[in-house]
Amino acid sequence: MRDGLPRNQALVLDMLRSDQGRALTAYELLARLGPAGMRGPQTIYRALEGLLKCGLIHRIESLNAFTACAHAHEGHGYGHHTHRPAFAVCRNCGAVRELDDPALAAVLGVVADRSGFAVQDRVIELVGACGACAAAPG
Amino acid sequence: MRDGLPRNQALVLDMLRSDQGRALTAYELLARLGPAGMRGPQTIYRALEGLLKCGLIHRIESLNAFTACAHAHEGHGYGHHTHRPAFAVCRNCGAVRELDDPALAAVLGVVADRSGFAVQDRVIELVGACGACAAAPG
DNA sequence: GCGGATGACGTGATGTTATCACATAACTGA
DNA sequence: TCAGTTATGTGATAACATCACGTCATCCGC
Repeated sequence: MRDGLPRNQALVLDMLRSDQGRALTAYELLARLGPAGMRGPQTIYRALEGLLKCGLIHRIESLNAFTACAHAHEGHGYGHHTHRPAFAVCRNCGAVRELDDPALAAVLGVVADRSGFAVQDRVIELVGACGACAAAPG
Repeated sequence: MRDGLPRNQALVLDMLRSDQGRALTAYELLARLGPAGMRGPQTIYRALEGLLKCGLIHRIESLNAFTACAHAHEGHGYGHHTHRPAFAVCRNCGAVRELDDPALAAVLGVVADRSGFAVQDRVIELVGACGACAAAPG
């Protein structure tokens, strides 16, 4: 069990890492990991839940898809400090990039405080065209 | 046709406004507006699409639900300046509040520029407990 | 007024995303 | 060994969203 993770979590994590910089839906994962023995959505969703909980992957709400955390290194495993970065998502090519900006984090903290909400989770996604796709003809 | 909107858009908008400060899913709208003659999901989704396009409602990605824009006043109608504010979403009671913060908007602009992405849409949601729910026992 | 273009709507089928419910197996520690 | 917990298998179902095709009304140029 790689990284000390349960088998299914390891399978899903490896698949997502092999698509670094992209996001896969649960059913795309299911299709790709069917041959490895994952037979139903439940199996995938359970693995995803575990990986989300320990911060090894992130959910992209605007795509209903999942991407490997760009900062989770080998050996962090359980107990890894979970961050919730912002993402830039390209509508054209599907590229997903983490945006870690201290100023953004700071402002979000202030906004959250002022809002009177006890913030438990953040969804910060910038959706558009990545540099390459914006420059491309068409 | 209230506000010069097509009938179905007007029905959906009125329903969402009657739940100001909350969000409703497409199927909740369908259930409530069935008696008014809206029979299928398509009918609802078409109305939602039109309302989103002219900025009279917003989609809350983390809920797969929709909420009336807090700033769209009577008479704005088509051509209304569409903003995409941030939202605070209470997991407990379902409250949805728009957060319009100039500093946040400014930082997002900078982050977007630096990212090299041509940003077409933003999803900014703070999910947690509203003041009342955070204070409540249990 | 005819005819085409457009926009709104009705409706059944289908596609996609996510969860429930219940059974079985595997690991862990007294 | 046995109980408690965690992980998994699997079929059914729920929730969210779109496709495809047809109809009807309005508008506009001729």
